[in-house]
Amino acid sequence: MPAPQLSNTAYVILGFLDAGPRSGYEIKQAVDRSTRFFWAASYGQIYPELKRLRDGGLVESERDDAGARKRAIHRITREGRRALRDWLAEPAAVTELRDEKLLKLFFSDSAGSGKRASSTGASVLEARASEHDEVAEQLRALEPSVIALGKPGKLAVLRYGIEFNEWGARHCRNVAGELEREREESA
Amino acid sequence: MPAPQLSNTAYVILGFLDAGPRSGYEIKQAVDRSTRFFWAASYGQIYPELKRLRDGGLVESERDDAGARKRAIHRITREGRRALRDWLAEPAAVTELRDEKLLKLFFSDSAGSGKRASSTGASVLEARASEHDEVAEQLRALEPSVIALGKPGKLAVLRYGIEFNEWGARHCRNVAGELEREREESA
DNA sequence: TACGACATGTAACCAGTTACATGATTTA
DNA sequence: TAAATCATGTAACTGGTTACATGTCGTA
Repeated sequence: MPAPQLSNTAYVILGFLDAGPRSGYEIKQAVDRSTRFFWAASYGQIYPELKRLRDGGLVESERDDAGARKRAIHRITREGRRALRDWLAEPAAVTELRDEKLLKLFFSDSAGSGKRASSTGASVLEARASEHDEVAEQLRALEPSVIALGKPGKLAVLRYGIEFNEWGARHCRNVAGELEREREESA
Repeated sequence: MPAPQLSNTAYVILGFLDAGPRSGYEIKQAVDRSTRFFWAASYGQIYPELKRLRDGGLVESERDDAGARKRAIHRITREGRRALRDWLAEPAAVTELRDEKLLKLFFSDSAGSGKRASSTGASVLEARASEHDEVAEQLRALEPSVIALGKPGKLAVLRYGIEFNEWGARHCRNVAGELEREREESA
């Protein structure tokens, strides 16, 4: 039978389970430490998704009440592994962005007078720069452990994130500066 | 009364209407020529959203059956303008990404043997590089008309898009090259 | 003993896409 | 005359978040 088409979040779960059996809670922790920078997932997605994967035979679950706490641990099956590999081999969909800060910057021209507009634009750019800084810092903190892992894909994603955010912070501050100068000149 | 909280797409509509009255169809065209690179919108969103804005008094609509085709044109009200300005003054939400290609790159380590994994990773990076190239090209094509507009916010967004995509294409090809070399060395 | 972390799940809601449905007008 | 473009809308669905509900265990 053809695999029922899965959401990307289902593949995130399969991806983490491919590295070893885990509880739903642990999957969520793994997401929060890694993919959340480019693919977040909430419990409200993970648990129902785990159930669907189980129903589809891509994951097996067993109770683990031996430890201090009772929980279920989930294990990827051969079909699950096949589904993961097939998904990896398929080309990814076109990347769609939804960036509220760019939206505000785009419409900042409507914020009022020329001076008001350019200061609105500059403050959006400054907010974006700070955000880029913060994310870059969080990602840099992860670098040593990811290097230690020795997983080239994971390191490549991390580097993309770090360098993108460093570029973004620089770029936004440059453009914000230009906008400020324009405002001063027109004053 | 406090404005009922609006979706970002509602503000996109208000933003375009702030530049002059338009039909729903024309709003969709405007989106497709500009914001779609960072905020897309479908008819299935635009028309119901226009109705909500009308119900909330932020937009007024009138029939325009004078032209060749019958249509409704929508006009932003004073309250609509106020809502737009208030939204612009508020800080934007934290930017959330959902990037399927980064997800595949992240899990490419699970694609099979070391060689299979790094070639999967490299092909995802090549796909991402091509995508960056294409978007950069589309954005560069818009540059002259946006410069002519003389709207600094719109130009700032465009430059962000162009330079980000140029950076992205370069970066992805560099990293893909490194991955390929690693694979050759380990062969 | 209370707080934080572990642990699992559901229900209501929200934003958005896709497919469907309809029909007029312009252009090749 | 057929196809593209103009034009408006709805319904079904999807993927996701948030809030709720419940309970345990370790520790300060």
